[in-house]
Amino acid sequence: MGIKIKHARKTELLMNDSIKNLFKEGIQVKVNGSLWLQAGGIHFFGPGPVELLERINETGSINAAAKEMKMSYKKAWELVNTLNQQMKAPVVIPQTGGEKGGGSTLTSEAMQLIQYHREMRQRFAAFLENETRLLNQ
Amino acid sequence: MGIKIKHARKTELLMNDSIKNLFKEGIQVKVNGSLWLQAGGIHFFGPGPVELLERINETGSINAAAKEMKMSYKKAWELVNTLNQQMKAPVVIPQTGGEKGGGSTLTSEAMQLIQYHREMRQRFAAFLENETRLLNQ
DNA sequence: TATCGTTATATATTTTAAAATATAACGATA
DNA sequence: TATCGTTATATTTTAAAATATATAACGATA
Repeated sequence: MGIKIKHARKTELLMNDSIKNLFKEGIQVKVNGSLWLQAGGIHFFGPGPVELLERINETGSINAAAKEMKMSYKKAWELVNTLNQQMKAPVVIPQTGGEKGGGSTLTSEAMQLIQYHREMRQRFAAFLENETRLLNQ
Repeated sequence: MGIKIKHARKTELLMNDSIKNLFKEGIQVKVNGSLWLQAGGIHFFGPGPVELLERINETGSINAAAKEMKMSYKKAWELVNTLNQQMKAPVVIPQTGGEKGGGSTLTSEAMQLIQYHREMRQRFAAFLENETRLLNQ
């Protein structure tokens, strides 16, 4: 068969104008993104779990933390459970029954994780701001 | 009512051991993430659309590009359409009918976008590698 | 020992997203 | 003018994810 190359002809990059000019005027374009830790291909510590841990620490309860985030208890518990299994030692210590029916507290390891994630998030925020600046310059 | 503070007692960060030691031994933890451009809260240029554009440029067809990515034509067309509407000028020029039934070609603006995204991805990859290094040090 | 709200778990339901299917219009070419 | 594969679009079907509901176990406290 004959070779038709009309549509195979590729467009190539020639000039290098400002990227900003490609977008419609008036709309503000920014670079955004998401970060997470993964082990063996599995995400296990993104923005959701971090916030959940922070709220568990504040409320003393998985249930209360989930409600604050409008997350189902089931999902919250699964996040906690997955996280506990990935770490050398549990980061959330649950107590079923007892005063107020029970509750959950964080270990110091959880606090270290949270703190580390905060610092990482700050560096990422700086990266994103720089990229947005580059985009709009 | 009386104030019960047992569960409200918050765990606080005391020492600052290596984060690496928090994870089970043997599992390799790395920092990963995703980047995209957004305008007015709408993601409109992430990894998916970029790859789609690259493949449209190579195949000359939205349909063929979608098949290569195992993406439905509908989704591919919607990505292209959204992208075209966000830009000052269309980045994909479709032709319905004609030789081989039609096809699509990229504008030079599309090529600039692709090139920009490649460079941004490289910077992001470096950022992620550095974060992974910090995590494991 | 009865009460309480929480943890832990299973199951059912709803919602959402994705994929599959169908069909018309299109225009260069033979 | 008939053919072709693509674009463009609507509709249906399927799959996945999220949510809702239900229930038992738990243990400090009154």
